[in-house]
Amino acid sequence: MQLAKSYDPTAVEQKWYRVWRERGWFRPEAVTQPTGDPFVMVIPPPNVTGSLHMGHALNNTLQDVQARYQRMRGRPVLWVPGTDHAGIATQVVVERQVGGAAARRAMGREAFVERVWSWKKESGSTITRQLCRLGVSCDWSRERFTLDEGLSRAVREVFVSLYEGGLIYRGDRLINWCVNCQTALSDLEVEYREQQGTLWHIRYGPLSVATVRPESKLGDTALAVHPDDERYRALVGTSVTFETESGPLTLPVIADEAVDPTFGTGVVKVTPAHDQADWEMGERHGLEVKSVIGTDGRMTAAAGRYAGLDRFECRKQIVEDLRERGLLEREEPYRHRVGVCYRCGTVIEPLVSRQWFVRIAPLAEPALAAVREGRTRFVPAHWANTYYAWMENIRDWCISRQLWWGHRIPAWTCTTCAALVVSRTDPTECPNGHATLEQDPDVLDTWFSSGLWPFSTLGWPDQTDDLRRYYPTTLLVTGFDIIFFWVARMMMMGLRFCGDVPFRDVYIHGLVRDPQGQKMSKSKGNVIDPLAILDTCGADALRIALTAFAAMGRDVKLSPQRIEGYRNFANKLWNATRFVLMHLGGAGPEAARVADRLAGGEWPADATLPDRWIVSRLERTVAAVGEALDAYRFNEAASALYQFAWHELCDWYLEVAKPQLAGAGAERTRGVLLFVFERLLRLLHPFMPFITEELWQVVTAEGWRAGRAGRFAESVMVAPYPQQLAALRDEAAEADMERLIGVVRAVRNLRSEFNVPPGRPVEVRLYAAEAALRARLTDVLPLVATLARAEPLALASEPGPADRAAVESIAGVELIIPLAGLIDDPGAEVRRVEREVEKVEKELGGVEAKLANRQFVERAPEEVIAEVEEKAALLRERRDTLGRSLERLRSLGT
RNA sequence: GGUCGCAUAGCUCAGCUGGUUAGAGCGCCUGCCUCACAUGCAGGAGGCCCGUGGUUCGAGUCCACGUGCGACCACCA
Repeated sequence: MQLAKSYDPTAVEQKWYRVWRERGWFRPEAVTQPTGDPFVMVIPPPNVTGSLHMGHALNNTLQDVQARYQRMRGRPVLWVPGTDHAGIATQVVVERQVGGAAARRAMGREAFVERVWSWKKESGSTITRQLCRLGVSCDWSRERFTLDEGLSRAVREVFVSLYEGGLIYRGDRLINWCVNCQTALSDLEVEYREQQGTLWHIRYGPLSVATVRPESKLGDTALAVHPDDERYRALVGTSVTFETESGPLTLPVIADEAVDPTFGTGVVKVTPAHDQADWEMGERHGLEVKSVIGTDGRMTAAAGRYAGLDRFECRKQIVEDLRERGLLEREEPYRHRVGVCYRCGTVIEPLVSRQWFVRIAPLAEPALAAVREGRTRFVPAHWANTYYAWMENIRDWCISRQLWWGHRIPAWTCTTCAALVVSRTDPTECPNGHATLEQDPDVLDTWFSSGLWPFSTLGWPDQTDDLRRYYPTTLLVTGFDIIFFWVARMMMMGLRFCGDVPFRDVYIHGLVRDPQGQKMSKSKGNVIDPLAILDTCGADALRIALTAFAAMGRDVKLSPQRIEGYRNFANKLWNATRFVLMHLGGAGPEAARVADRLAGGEWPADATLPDRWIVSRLERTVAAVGEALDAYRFNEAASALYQFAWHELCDWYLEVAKPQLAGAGAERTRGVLLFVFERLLRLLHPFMPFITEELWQVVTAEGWRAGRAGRFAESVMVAPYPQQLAALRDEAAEADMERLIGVVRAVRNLRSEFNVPPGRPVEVRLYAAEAALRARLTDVLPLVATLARAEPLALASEPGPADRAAVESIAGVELIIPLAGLIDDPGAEVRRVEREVEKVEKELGGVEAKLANRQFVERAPEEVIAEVEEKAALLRERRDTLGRSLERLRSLGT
């Protein structure tokens, strides 16, 4: 079988994704003999009309790594995919298509919603198709959409149930209003931006008040001071009358803890209708609520002669009027934070409006307890603190939105008798028998339905098999930016309606940023489009790049260059496998037998040192990867694999294999290669599913040409994940190979330093004092010749008198290269070695001081002392060797 | 104002429970088209591990304080 010279992802990716999906392997039912509990995740549903960005790519890659890993370990894996209707985001997009808000209103509700649905049908599969390109192994047969019939039923059940339980209420309260989007927003949907403003000091009769929003003074219904503020104590409880821009006004003076006596004058004007803090003060003191700004952002009739003015126009006008009347005492530039709409950036107007709210405290309490008791675990753990802090101070959740796209609120008002009906099914008449019901025009906050996602997708409120089998889910993978929006709400809803937490583990990953750590944004122009990367580098490269950078608790800083490194890795794997396949041509059944024996934990009798080394290193990697994945240390797993595959397998073993394949051990070497590659491809599969599948198919087919059937699964994705074969660990082989590598490196190093032409062999002599070591290494000496293009004569017990010019000493092996013919500039070399001697002596000084330390010798564990002693010995040996080299070099120079 | 995170090579970062010579990728320099791979191979330069103090036989790793970044939360008008 011939492979192309370099890896071309496109064809491979399409082919295998289709096969996996058609065989039904993404479904948990595909595992017929489970070896563990089900492993369940729900996807954080992307916006249905969205397009894949790097955040999605990271999030879904990490989930898929776990899904594929757990599946290969024999667990039934259910990963539920789906999309979110994303109320406001989607409505805005479609509204733009039809020509703006006015055009939308002209269309009417029904026609517009119809239009959104057709847009959803048209483009709703874009994001899921893009996810497929990443290779995600979701169970598409269970795909859900938050506006599906089933999920809508869940939403309605939850709403009505909470209403009946007194946890949902309707009320006139101060909410965050976006003048542009024309809807109420929850506290979470308000972002705060630092802004340069002005602080105006305005005269209120005997008092002076500072404000950044003079227009709101039209809605003032009190003045407030701190109860302990001596300056104003006499005024508390009285009323003050004073001149304003629009004539005389009388306001009560109240005392409230919320006032900071050290800020400004210590007097606050209280505008309950347009400020959160003032609203709360108003509640405490029973103040009048006077709304002066309307939902259109213009001043209401209550604003008197300012009525009809835009809020910011009004601000200017009032300031001018105050100045004219001498009521403006002072104005100073002032930096402060302004609340803006998270969607459109328009300054939020707090105003009083009739909205629906969820009473949150009774829901938050069990959700807090569940995390405190460890029933749900945050990874990394410190995110639990963020969660606590928010949940402990959470305010009631405003859930109604003045939009058309979303779950309609299941509440009806009778136009005849004003009765309110909240119902699971659409009612036809009110309790008083009037058939004049009108449904509340508002829809629910998008996050209301997302909060039900872990169980609504499993069929709730019906007690389905899926719900019984797969709830609570095992793992949720998401970004910290939606801990409040989403994770917290799922916790509350899951506990309330299913009696258990929605997930056991929550893995919180970082944000994808550019190389400078900036958030990726279109306006900054630093966005890396995952789709472009998929085209140029392939899904596997993107996946393992993201995985390798996903260190726990860190943001992922990504650049195209860094992904290229992993594209190269994919190509490296491709070519390494190509090399193996080229040598399988002449393989007989013996190679497969060797591989099978190794798979059973048995060494072939004639295994060489490098054979034992690479297998032992592989098993070490198997253990490391498994441990890392179990602990969600994705980057460690990816790095271990990268390091092993490239810098051990390709750099060293494949080079060693070349001579072995040409000699008597060819069949055994083929067997080792088969074993190692087949196993490595399985190990890598969760990270790089496509290329591993393609290569694994070829390797198993070629390697086990006879009798592959039954020996392997149909596909690497349903093959078992490697478990460490402890019998194949060989510490001694690892240590000896280290020596060999050290010797080869030393020779190469010297060749390079002395500019020895590549074609010219170097004469090398090796000495090892220890007899056993000599015996072990003698067999592999020819390798030194091949790998370093050296001519080793033998491995002697000690250098002869003429050879006292050793230049390297590696763990008991001394390396001598006669320098006479190699050195052009002995002076420079002398200086280099002198520097080296200096370094070694400095280090030796430190180690010897340590050994002279009584406390260390008495208290440190024996192994540690032994290690240090061994190190001292090595350093001494090296110092002596270098000394001899120096002597010799100096004699050359003269 | 509160809480949390981060500070290690030119850049971006690993370094888990303290214990051999602090690692990787990219970038840079040198030499190689060596029969799997130039998306490659070999070699090299480059680090008071932010500062101060403490715990310890031993600190990049633990503790305290400081400095500098970053994030989140909060009703300072």
